[in-house]
Amino acid sequence: MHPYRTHTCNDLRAEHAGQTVKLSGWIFRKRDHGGILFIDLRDHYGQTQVVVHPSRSFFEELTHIKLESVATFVGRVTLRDAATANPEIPSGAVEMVADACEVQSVSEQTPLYLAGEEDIAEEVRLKYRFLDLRRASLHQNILLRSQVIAHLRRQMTAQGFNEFQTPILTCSSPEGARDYLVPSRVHPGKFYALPQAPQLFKQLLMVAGFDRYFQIAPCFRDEDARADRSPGEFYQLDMEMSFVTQDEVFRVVEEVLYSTFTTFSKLAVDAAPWRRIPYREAMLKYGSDKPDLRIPFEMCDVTGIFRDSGFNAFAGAIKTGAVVRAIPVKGIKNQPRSFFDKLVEHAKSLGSKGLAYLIWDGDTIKGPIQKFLKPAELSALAGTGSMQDGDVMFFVCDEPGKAARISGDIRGKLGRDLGLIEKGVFRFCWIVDFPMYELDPETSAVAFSHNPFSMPQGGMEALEKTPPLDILAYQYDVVCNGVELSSGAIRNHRPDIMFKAFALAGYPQEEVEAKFSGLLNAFRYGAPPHGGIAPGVDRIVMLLAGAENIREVIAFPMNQKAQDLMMGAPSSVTEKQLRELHIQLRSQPKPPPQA
RNA sequence: GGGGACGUGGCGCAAUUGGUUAGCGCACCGGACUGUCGAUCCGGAAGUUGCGGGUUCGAACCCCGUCGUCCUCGCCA
Repeated sequence: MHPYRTHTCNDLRAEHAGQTVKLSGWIFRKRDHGGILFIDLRDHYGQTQVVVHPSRSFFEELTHIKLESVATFVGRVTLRDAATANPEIPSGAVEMVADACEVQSVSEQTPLYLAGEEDIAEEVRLKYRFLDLRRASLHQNILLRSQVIAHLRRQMTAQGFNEFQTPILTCSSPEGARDYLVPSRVHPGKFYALPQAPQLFKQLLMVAGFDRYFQIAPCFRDEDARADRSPGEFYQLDMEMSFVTQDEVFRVVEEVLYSTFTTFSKLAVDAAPWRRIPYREAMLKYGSDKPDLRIPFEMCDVTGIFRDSGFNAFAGAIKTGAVVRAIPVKGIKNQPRSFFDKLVEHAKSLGSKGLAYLIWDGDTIKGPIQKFLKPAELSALAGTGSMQDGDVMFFVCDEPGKAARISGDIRGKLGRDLGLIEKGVFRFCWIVDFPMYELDPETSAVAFSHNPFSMPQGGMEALEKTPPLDILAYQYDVVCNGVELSSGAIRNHRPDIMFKAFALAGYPQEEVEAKFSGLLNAFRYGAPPHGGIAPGVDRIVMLLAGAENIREVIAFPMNQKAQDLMMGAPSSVTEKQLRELHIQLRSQPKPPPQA
């Protein structure tokens, strides 16, 4: 007989009755009746009830053993009668009556109780992650992640992609987020950087002629955390293709993501092709470049209606460049006054001067700003938002960027607070036609708005003839339920167009040459037109798991301050290590807090 | 760096808003119990209310500072 087990804790069924088997696992729960002891033995696969009679030599030891100890049992599989069977668990038709027991490993009292369902402070969960990972929900999430990644690999391979590895120690990139740096021992004063993404390497693989690249790629960015953004590292399904148009990239991603979401979720998934929303339309209708299409109302611009109105707070602001965005919501006229007051306060906390609204009530229109508006203006608003009895229209007036941000936030809050978010669906869309340039709000100079290496739509001709702020890029995002799943672009593979694009943003050719010599060099020896995208694996799994927080789908995440509470990273290093790396600290680290 | 919420035995929460010895559930320890499956019943131990200072006859509660966690803005080409 195997030293540890003949079956897992989820194998035994009625047909095994009468067999002598061996099981190993964790002691999940105990029910001690004095004259009989029930143990729920748990492993990765499930759980099985083990019955221990007091005549057994190990009975006394087991009545006192701590939960989460690991033990091996030998015993006979016994059919449970109708009264004692447990239909709640798959192995509930049978139980094992123990004849022998070997304790493999005793547990101390665990700092979190694994058999309960109470919330546990995240600090404790992270410090004892190996225990938290035993709990069913997190255990299943990590398993789901494993299966999703295996599925992504199969999908990509089936579509003719090859998987590559790219360096983890590379060089610091001048654009983008802050880098994680690694000091060089051999080269005093020089540093490697962990890649923010394998962007340059995958483009170089295209130049090398590999045609279709993918990688489940670790990406490292030294940025502050969010609920959907783990600090330190995250994973992307990174892909790149040669000789493709934007539409071909879309088809690949639609096929892979549709297959993944329908395979691993029971929710409805938008069929391809997904809606394409130009960036400017998204900012107007949703106030965001990652709109949640489950919310059943969209914003509209009503600047023209307020421009010459008697509502001076808006009319005056419009003269200095402000716009007015309206948020029409159906059937909420009976919300209490406090609802509207709280929403006004919320708008102010976002930096808005206020939040105006009108309520359509029967034949009349009510609300704080009604008295400032002429009947023609009111009816124009009613027409714009198709307003009917019971509907309410909110108004945000500010400079365009701020108006979009504030109205977009309020749209989301209304959707959540009123329970209007469509349930049980994954709503996908593409955000396309990102502007190549925008005005730097501080210097008013033309600057890249997103990725400087994207191909401008219209190529060199557009750069030469179109006003910079009107030039669009072949750049695109995939958005699902308000979560940005990935960002990609058709790349600029032509040095001449690249120099021109950078020149418009104020970079002289010598500087571009100095900063991006590796890529430019490669493009001088015959570069194929190419493009790609990189869906975020963590966010995909988070959506599929229905998790509110990305740490729920990462086995060993760091906390918000980028610390690993279990391993104690980051940590101090010895003076000897620092000396070898030619590093002298500028200031002494603070002593650890007493708390 | 800014804003918000929170911090009470191992874990999750409470304490009539400044008033007796800081309670409850789970876990833990001891006992009882031969069919439970979140077993039940009886008993017990376990707290410098994150830390430091202040106000007060009296502070978990109010004030100041500080540390920590999460959410968020900035940031994320």
